[in-house]
Amino acid sequence: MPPDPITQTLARYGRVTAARWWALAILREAQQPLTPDELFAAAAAATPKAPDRVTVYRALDWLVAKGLVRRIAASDRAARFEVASNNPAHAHFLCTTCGRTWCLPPHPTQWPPLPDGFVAHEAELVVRGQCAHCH
Amino acid sequence: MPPDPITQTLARYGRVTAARWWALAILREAQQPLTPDELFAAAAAATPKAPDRVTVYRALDWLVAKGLVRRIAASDRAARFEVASNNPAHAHFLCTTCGRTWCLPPHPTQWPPLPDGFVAHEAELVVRGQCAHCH
DNA sequence: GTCATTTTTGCAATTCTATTGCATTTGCAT
DNA sequence: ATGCAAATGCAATAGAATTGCAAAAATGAC
Ligand SMILES: [Mn+2]
Ligand SMILES: [Mn+2]
Ligand SMILES: [Zn+2]
Ligand SMILES: [Zn+2]
Repeated sequence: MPPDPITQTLARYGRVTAARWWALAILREAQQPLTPDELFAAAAAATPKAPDRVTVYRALDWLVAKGLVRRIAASDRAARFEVASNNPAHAHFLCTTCGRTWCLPPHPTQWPPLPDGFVAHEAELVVRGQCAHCH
Repeated sequence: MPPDPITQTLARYGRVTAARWWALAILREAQQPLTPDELFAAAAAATPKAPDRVTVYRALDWLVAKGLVRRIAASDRAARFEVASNNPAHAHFLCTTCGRTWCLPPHPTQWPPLPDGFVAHEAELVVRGQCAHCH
């Protein structure tokens, strides 16, 4: 029996563990970026032996380090995560009423000029306002 | 004796208190956005009867609500604040090595198109990388 | 200035999110 | 199957912010 696609992907970068498998599987299905807590809850709902909260954090850190997942700082207290592969960088919309985070369609973002000697690595654009549901 | 400019500004929006006065005075002098903790430390260094930490948080919330100060979500855990009056919105640079936050020169940023029914209120652009000092 | 009313403050306790230390378990190359 | 590095669970800890409430301070009316 051949390994499933998630296992295949993980194996290309290192050890395949249950926590990493569930994190990537859940993020792949997610319609919007998830907080570690939301991801933990989804895992707990999906399997009786879901990983510990701490393990979810560590799995996410690992997935980010491998470039499989991206971290969104957005704004409120908790970080959010989404799959990075086959998913070009894009801006996000944070509804200040319901708190939900939405992905915006990829759009060429023009970075401002940097002072001499500064080197940019990545940029993040967050738009705040009200979503269609809350407006 | 006429009130100083900071007192004048505060009085236009509500009560003038020591915490608000120090918060605005310190932010006006700051060369970069400050965290509540940095602001608290600066106040403690400036006066023997500096406000409590909690009061600093509340003063900042009030200043933001009045539009005198703006909150920057940047990325690391702590929020940062800078004066908003006579200071057009602009992007920020977060050095991933030293953790410092720098203001970038104002630059026209085009927002990505929003889905139907979404209403934008503000946008925040954070560039991450290495500053001239750390590069 | 004094008083009355409303707002703000300080302090302690609490919440929320994330990180660390360490003994135990697991993945996987051999 | 075995060995060992890597990952996990659990409890403790850290960091940032918020909340409740009695005491103190700011303003406006007299
Ligand atoms: Mn997204
Ligand atoms: Mn700035
Ligand atoms: Zn909403
Ligand atoms: Zn730096």
